[in-house]
Amino acid sequence: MSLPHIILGMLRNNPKSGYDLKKELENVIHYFWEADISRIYRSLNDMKRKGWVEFETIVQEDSPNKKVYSLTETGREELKRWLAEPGKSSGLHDAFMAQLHFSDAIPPEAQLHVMEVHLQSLRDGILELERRAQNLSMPVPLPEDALQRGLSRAMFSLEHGIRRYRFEIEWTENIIRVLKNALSS
Amino acid sequence: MSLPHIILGMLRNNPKSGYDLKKELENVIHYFWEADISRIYRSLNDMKRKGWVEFETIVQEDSPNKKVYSLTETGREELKRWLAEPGKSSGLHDAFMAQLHFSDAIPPEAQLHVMEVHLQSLRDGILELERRAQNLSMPVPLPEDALQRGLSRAMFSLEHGIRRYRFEIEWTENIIRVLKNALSS
DNA sequence: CGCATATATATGCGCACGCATATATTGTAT
DNA sequence: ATACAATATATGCGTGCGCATATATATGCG
Repeated sequence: MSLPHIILGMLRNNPKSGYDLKKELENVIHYFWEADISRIYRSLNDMKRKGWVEFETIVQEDSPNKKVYSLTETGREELKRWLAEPGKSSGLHDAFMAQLHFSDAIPPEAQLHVMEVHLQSLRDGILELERRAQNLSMPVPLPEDALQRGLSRAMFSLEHGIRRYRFEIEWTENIIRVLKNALSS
Repeated sequence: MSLPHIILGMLRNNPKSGYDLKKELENVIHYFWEADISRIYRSLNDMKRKGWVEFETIVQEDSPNKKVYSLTETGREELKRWLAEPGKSSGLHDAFMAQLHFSDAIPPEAQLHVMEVHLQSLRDGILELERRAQNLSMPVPLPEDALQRGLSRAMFSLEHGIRRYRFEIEWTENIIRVLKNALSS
């Protein structure tokens, strides 16, 4: 499970070029999966070799030619196999928590600075997601009958992103308060 | 930033053997940083080469000899440099969110199964952290004067782990309700 | 004696990745 | 005319990592 499976997912409904995938990765997918752009083209080649995708070269006049990839039957089966497979959480690596855990090795003021920069980046992050939710007219939190109202399951990940940010922001604000509390006493 | 920095953190207060580090990684650190055990010994060698740590071979009678590692001045400075450096979030890879995002490619029943297994693993996860918090007599949530009461900043990461699990459990329970809602209508 | 477990350290192997950079075409702005 | 941005694809390089496995000592159990 890695980028190739994410790409299978992005190709599930319609064929796309590597450049289309790049934009979707930057605009949508990166809420839950970060990846280097250059890996897309390498992954597509690997997937071609495995028989998961095939491509058609499209000649364009207004921009350079492109390869438009689509799923093969094998690719679609691999996608379904992966999606239906429970568990397999990917390795947790939370650098901010690591810094906090060992922070008794630096002065509280230095740690406070790290936390405040972190908080600001959380606030920047949530803004982007909220803007996107607004564009999609997506209510947060989602109502219980979200699916009956025609909202897609793909929106759940965005909703999760926003609520996750809210949690992290509240938690970080609280810890900053606790640290400041100790500094001023 | 990777395992070597985590190891610097673990060695910040007292010298430890690779085996000690392995146990601490399994029992404590893995709440926010997962890593393969075999990497510890390789990392220690790398760190030795960089001059971040040095070791003393301890001859034991009741068990095999061991190498006890401690920070050099260079190592301690690198630790402080890393701890005081804001930002640099490590790549987000949320496999469950990815599965959810693309789940329109499988029947809702199959996705429901994935979610229920995920929920169970969240419930198992939080139990372990709560047991540990209880052993440390650590209140969750932490009171505003936690630091004055002698609780260490290292406990913040554990508290975060528990509250994060609570958030994820509530969120997942809610999404399962939304999916079931749509299935039965 | 034979076997399992805990302590302790280490290597082979291949994969996936990120960063930097190359290359080419077409459209747009100055 | 010239520079810049967008479109489009690709490679070199090094690193970090996970999985499986090797090796050795000491203790405990039946």
